[in-house]
Amino acid sequence: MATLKDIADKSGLSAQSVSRILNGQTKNLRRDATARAQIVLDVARKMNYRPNAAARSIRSRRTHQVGVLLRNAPDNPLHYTSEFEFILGINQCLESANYVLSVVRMEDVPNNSAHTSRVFRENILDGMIVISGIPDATISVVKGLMAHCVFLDTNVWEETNCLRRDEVHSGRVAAQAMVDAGYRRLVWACAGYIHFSHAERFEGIRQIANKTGVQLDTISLPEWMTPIDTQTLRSVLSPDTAVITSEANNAVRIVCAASQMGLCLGKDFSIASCDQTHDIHTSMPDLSCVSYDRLAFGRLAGQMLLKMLKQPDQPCLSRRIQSEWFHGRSAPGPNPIRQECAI
Amino acid sequence: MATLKDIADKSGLSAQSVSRILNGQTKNLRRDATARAQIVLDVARKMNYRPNAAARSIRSRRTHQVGVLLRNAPDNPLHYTSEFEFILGINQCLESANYVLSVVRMEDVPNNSAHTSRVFRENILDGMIVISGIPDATISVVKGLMAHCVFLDTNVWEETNCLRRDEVHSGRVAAQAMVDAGYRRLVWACAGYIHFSHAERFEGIRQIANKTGVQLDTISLPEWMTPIDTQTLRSVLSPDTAVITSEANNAVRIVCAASQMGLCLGKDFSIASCDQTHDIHTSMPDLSCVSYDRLAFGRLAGQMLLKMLKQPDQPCLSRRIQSEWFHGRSAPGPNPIRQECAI
DNA sequence: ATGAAAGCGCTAACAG
DNA sequence: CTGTTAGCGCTTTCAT
Repeated sequence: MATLKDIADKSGLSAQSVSRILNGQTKNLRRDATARAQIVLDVARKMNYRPNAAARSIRSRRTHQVGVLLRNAPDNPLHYTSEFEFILGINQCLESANYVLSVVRMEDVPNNSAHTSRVFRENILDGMIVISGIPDATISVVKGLMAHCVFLDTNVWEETNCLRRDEVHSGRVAAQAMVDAGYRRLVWACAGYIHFSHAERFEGIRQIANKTGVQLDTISLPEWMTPIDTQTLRSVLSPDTAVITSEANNAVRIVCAASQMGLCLGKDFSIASCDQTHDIHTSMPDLSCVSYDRLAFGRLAGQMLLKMLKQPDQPCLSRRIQSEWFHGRSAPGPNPIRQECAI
Repeated sequence: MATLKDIADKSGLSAQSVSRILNGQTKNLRRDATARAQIVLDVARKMNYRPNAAARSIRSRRTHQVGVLLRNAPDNPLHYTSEFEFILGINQCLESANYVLSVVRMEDVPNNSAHTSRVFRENILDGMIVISGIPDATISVVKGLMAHCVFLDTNVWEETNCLRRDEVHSGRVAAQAMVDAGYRRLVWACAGYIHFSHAERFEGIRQIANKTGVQLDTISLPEWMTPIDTQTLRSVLSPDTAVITSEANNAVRIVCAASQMGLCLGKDFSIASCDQTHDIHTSMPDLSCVSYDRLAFGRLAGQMLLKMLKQPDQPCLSRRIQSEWFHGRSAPGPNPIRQECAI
């Protein structure tokens, strides 16, 4: 743990000079100065010098660290794996701007300080990106604690600082694709989530169903690892019906369950999803879905936060972004020949 | 951003006393002192005081921050989603010990400082947990840069500081379960990864195949989103064969591909996995597999690091842990009646 | 171009 | 029990 002073002693200069040299604040040096600078650089490298970030931040009044807040309660330990894609995207953006990203899990409202991350009890972060379904009560606490927040894909929607996908649009796109493929019956399959996206997606599907006059039914999927009820599933899956799931993992879940029931994808039933994750895309590259590049969204959120930190007085307008249809092979259309085969 | 001094001025005490009161270093107070302490606490709360972590760490010579290093190269942006489970487990452990966890992505060897996280260029972290398949060259650089490292599920295996699953055992367990179920032919399905676990798992399966005399074949799966070759798959899937995948997502991949080929799980083919993730478990709760609680492993890694930080002189012995068989319904046995149905 | 001094926020060590 | 002093590592004045 060499310090500036160590290097100064070794190279016969003062700490400030060493600091200046190492920070490159030396434009046009005279020849002898250049030589000395080189010595300092060598000494620093030899001593394995790295500046102390704490000392720096105490002066600059910036920690150059931001947090990402995610929900990881005991009742819900891991489900939102898609959060990881956001995190990687955020980090891609922030790391290249020399920021460090810390993960903050949220189990409870941070009133109960004992069970709360230190980032809420001390000044550690310059800002925070909130993702996933954090409860409203928690949100307001976080807002009070963090001067600069970006809300990415959360239930919070205000004029500024929020970033969301247009999920009504996602629902419309998926439903329209199914109608275009010739399906006359849609089934909305969703678990009882509290995330805004699910209601919006269903609304989009409803709009298309109303407009085109196709039938729209609903099944609700059990949460977590509860197996899907076989009877319910059998009553819904048919060659001329397109099941639309809110999330991609539920599409996989249905395909696997159906497979065990002797029903095959594209022949006995069809499926599409309003959402997609990279992981599911590797497992089921053929899934027709409204694609969702969370990596890109994460980067965008990072840029929003950086802008806020750079210009704290400028309001940063919220953005709602539309995503596109990915045409897979999981809903090839209600082919009558296929129907015969299935009987 | 109130400071100690602000509170001291407001409450008529010195910064030092305020510090002591806020840090609870006041055992048996006289009555008048207790009253004053209460005032200070009130003032602090009113002023929304939070200590400056940088100033603290500059004194204590500890940042109380650790990093988790993961591979997230452009050619491999998101695949190892299972890393997220590790991260959450690590964070569960560290957060409760008042440590902050930062995410560090690794794209290149940190010789090229321009593309490297700031955590390698400044003193920010007390230690680091390395997960996933970081290249050897990078590992040695990281070791030089970080005084305290724990290697979790990496290719690094040394006497100390490493944590791994016994993957040979995983292979044996999966293969034995398939043999016990009555299968006379096993097929090892794996993509060409460079992670140690895949070779070890195959070794375990080979051992059981040798011992029991069952046939063992191999197919290699394409990486990423390249579709699995239909012909290859059809030649391998049969009612009396158990496919064993190295990773759970490849099991799902095969089930989905097979479904589109008109082949049903448990009837036309059987499958098991040497590995499992929480996410896949929600998608396919019936998958027979060697279960892997990455959350618990992450917590364990966190504990290892905390121990190292607390007792830097004591060596922390590496640990290799065995996991157990989860009996799902994806490999019910080569039922001859089922075989007839399939023909 | 370089150095001396001061100070960021906090706490250990001492003195009162 | 409280206040003063000093110093952690660094950078920003301001002289030289």
